[in-house]
Amino acid sequence: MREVLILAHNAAFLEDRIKALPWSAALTPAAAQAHLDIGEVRSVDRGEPVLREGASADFVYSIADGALTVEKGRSAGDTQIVGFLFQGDMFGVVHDERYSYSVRATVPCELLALPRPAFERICERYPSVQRAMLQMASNELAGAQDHLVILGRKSAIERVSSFLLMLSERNSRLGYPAETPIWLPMRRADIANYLGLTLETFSRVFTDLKRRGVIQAQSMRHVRVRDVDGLRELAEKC
Amino acid sequence: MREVLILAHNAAFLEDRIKALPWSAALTPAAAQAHLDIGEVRSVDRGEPVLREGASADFVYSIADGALTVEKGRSAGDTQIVGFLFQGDMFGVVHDERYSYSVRATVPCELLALPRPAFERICERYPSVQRAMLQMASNELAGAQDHLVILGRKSAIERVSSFLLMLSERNSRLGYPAETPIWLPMRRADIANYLGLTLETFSRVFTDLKRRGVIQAQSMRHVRVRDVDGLRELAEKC
DNA sequence: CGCGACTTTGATCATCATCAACACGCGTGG
DNA sequence: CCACGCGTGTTGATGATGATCAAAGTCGCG
Repeated sequence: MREVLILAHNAAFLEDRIKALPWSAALTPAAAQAHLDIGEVRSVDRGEPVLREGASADFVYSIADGALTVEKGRSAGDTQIVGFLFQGDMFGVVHDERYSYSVRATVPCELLALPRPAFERICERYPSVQRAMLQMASNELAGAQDHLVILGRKSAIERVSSFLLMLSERNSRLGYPAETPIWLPMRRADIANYLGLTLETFSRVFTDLKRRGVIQAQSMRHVRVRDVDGLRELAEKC
Repeated sequence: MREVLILAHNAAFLEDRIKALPWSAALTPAAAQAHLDIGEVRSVDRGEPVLREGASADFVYSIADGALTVEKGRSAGDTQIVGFLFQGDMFGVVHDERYSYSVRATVPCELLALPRPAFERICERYPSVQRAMLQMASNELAGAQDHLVILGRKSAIERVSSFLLMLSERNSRLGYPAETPIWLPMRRADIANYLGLTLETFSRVFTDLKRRGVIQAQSMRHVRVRDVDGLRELAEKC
């Protein structure tokens, strides 16, 4: 962790990360370089908000490093976390005038902020980027709907299992070996909130999963899935 | 209702409805006419599915008349309703290859089905339509996130109140006078499902709201909101 | 080593789900 | 036109799941 933090301030490292962003692939190298010039790198401390629901949507962001929460306000202090964002994700794209949610860093983050006008010029110029954006929108929507299923129809243990499974599948999608532990950069309270539970309930279910041997805690923020099929079983019906 | 049904089969009436669809405004009259020629009008009976989750996304639909549910499957027979659609809404737009949800008619519906290739040609040709689509995507996403807040953080009475408020605000947005009763074309079970409740709990809360005088049932499927502020109060915090 | 933030565990309680019976409305057929 | 029956909605009694309140235990960092 500390190592990553130090490296994040190394320009060459950051540039690599940025060039590895998914939509960069849709551009020519020259165009990608142009964005690096236009875009502004922004460092955000843990707990700090990046953008706020209702504010004018002036920038789109790409995550070079770190993890963030997407939250939707209710009355002050009482928000629902509607998603987590990790390295390589973008946010602030699918909006009109104003942001419809807030985004906050759960660990120190390195972001690339692109002014929206510049971003839109790029969209117009590169149809492949445009298409990638629509793709993103559809993914985001599908993700939100999966989340709705979790909140609407699942029991506590199903919710926690689904969540861990989701992160585990993300790991595989990124090509990490199956033993790679899941990284949980967010606090228990945030996970519980995301799952529509209290942190106590989450904690109880979590230790229950450990007792059953389905998962194994490496440390507070790292979990290994020992029995994916068992987890899938628990996530589906129970 | 019966009156509408008969009228719906009247070609002139249907054409009017279709021309009143929101994205038609983004087109020249000639172009709008072209769609009517390309598009296929489809009648769907109550309870019948229009499209199924996972099926190839070959058409986009506009609703000329009726009301439908959007559902997301879990194990067979157990689905979460993630939204309701009414006259003027579109669906099937924000997807890649395959639909990510199923859509089913709750009352007899008249739809305009547009083959996706034709639709995409229109998008390319009319930037205003393209922009309208992005707008739609962002609205849909914002709607899903509001729904997440309901399911994640609200009590039964808050959920029901929010739901009624939503429909009431839709009425105002469409320019109907404040006394216009809300139309609830869907069954109680569907509403309850949408709200993450059982139909019994919904029913109880609903009668409670009637007893309090916040709402007044005109008939089984029509409710008048007597006290919008009271409803808003109940929806927000409790 | 000690402090504060975060997490786990425990005991009790409220909300909502479940199971079950009853009522209503609507269409059909006598 | 009324009677019957089914689909749908309401109401009631009970119980389970998860929330709340409270206290003890860890982790990580100075």
